Amino acid sequence: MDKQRRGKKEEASAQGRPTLKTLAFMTGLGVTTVSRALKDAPEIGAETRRRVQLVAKQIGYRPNRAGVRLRTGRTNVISLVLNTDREIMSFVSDIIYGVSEVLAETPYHLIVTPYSRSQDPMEPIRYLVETGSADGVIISRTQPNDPRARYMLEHGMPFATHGRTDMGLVHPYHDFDNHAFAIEAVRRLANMGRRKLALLSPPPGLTYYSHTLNGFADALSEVGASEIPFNTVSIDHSIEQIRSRTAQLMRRENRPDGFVSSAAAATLAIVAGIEDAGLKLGRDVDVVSKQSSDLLHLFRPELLVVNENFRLAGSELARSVLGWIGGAAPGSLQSLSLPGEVLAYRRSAD
Amino acid sequence: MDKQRRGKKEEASAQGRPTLKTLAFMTGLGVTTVSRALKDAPEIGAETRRRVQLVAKQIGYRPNRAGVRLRTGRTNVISLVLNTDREIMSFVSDIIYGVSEVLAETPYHLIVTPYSRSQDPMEPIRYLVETGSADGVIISRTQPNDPRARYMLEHGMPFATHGRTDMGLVHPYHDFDNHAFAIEAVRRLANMGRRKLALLSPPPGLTYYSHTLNGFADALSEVGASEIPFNTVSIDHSIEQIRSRTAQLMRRENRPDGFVSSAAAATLAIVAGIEDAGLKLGRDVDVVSKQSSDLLHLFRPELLVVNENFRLAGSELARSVLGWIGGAAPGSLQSLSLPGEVLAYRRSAD
DNA sequence: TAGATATACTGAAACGTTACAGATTGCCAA
DNA sequence: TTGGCAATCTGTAACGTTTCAGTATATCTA
Repeated sequence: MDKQRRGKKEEASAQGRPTLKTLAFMTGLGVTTVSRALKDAPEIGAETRRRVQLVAKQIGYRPNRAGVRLRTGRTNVISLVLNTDREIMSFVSDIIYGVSEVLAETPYHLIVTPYSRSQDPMEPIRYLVETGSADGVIISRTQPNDPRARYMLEHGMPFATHGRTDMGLVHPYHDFDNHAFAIEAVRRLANMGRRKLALLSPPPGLTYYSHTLNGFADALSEVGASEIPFNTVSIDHSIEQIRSRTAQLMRRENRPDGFVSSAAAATLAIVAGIEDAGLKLGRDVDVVSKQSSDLLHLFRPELLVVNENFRLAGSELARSVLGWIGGAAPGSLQSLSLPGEVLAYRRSAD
Repeated sequence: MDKQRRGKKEEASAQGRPTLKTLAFMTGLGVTTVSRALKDAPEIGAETRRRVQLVAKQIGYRPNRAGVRLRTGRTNVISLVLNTDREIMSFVSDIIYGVSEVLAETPYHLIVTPYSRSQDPMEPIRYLVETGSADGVIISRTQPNDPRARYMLEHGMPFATHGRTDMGLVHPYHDFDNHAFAIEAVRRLANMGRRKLALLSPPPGLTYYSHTLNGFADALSEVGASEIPFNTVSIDHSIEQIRSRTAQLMRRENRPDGFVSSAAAATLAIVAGIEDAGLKLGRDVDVVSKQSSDLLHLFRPELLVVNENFRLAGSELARSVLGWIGGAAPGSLQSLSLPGEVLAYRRSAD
């Protein structure tokens, strides 16, 4: 089933897709020259360079990814590693969009590498590193001592984490300032006269758990409020669990008059639980919640919200990995975004 | 910068990653034999086959994707083509998860190919086909006369559509039965005594727009209810627009006492609009809404919901493309999922 | 003038895989 | 004994790219 019967060497005619050989034939040059001309190598004459590039553009030449990859080992792929069961939904799509936006202007493709509850989180990472399936990796659900980050660092795989680590190792990251978020949230509640505050935290184990807790604690003492412990659930628990635990808490003698919630979906459950206990949002209790899409105010206008921009996170993460791949110092590719305004800041030097 | 100085032919020692050559060296066979043995070719002796496969497993041999792709043209990639601005969020992540789940057990990777408002929807499709970047494609926002489907059909690129077309061409698809959804919704409203119904429809132009409209109309005459036109907005409009249009509608003399909403986020806006007009959900008006994650009942317990399972859609779509790639008849890879239960049915023959 | 040096270009080899077209061996029929 | 044939196995080439080690020509230096 040979497409065309054709002479071995001297033809590069009307096949499917133009290759370097096609270009070489058309320009009368060698493939090497064409290859170098296309990447603006200095040892190619200026006119030749322009000529080759013109022809290439005209016939719509696009380098064959498999060829490049086989020869150079570069895949032109960024892999986004996602937990299939745990990750919140809006989160995922926004990150993907953010990453896509940045990659769209580059030769990079985005591939999504999933892993599920049943698997070791290291497994997809090992796969990517061992098979060299990507030039760069983005991970989330970052832990203070993250084996994935350590592994990739050891094996020279460029990556960026969504969230910081705390292992004394330097690598690119993007993080939302959850310490600042918790402070802001507590202050707002204090301003409304709330004094007994509960926190629905991120899952323990992830780095931003302690960021959030620290911010919460710092602000409590700043404003002179006290904490009503609410640490039997986290935002990783099911809606039903959060709802019933909240109701249970609100029926107690010493109940909170303010909540700080680290996720929008969980906030729905908190409010439901509050109302289950016969209390009223805005009168008996106030709730400050993080949200990533602007919908909570429709749910209950009394809700106080702080916005976290995941699309921005995706873009920043993509830029970070690309930067590292491009040779920038990993320490210069760290960014933090502040609650409230979407503004990203702090690109420290290193 | 040569990694190791080593003799040309006769060594395949401790480099990075095992290749066929490594296996050939270890087994004492030729690369051809090894290659064929690994894919259970009949002309390889049974024992040799077992031996090769054992060694391959032992040293963790994984075929080099670039090599395979360059040689065969097979990419082992399925591309999910997504609109970056329009697609609803939960939608996207669920579909991705559904697709991932199926691909995880295959050698296929999922790559996300985005396109945005500013671009021609055909552009990513043309890119994929021209560069042969994928073995199969999944598209959504399907139109009755869909140029993307037509193009891929003409160019022999296997694909599956989320939603049906209506061009007299046969191809794999998965669809939610929106006709049945609309009927079910109207019946429920009718059962509650609602007689003047408004529909917040999908965007005109997409195939399921008319499915929904037809179901709505059919059910109206079945139950003897009448329609209050509400076609100045669709679920693609902004939350604010839907909200204000709803409020406006509800302040009119001849206002609806029931709504059918094709999307959960839009339902939030409808309810807000209803309440803006000083009316009460469950008393003055009822709303039936599609939802893909089980959150609406927290928003307002009075809401009536119909579940659409996007994760299932993703899985079905993935299975369909893989089936087509595997040589199955495209007409046998069509499925429809019914509202209410997540059950998928109808795999017609062709 | 001879030699050196810079400029512009080139062929061959290699990345890992598979397809094609043999090669080698043993066995059986004539 | 010979030829044929089936059963196994093998080398070579090719996919498209980049890198290495050149070659050929023109230009400069002494």
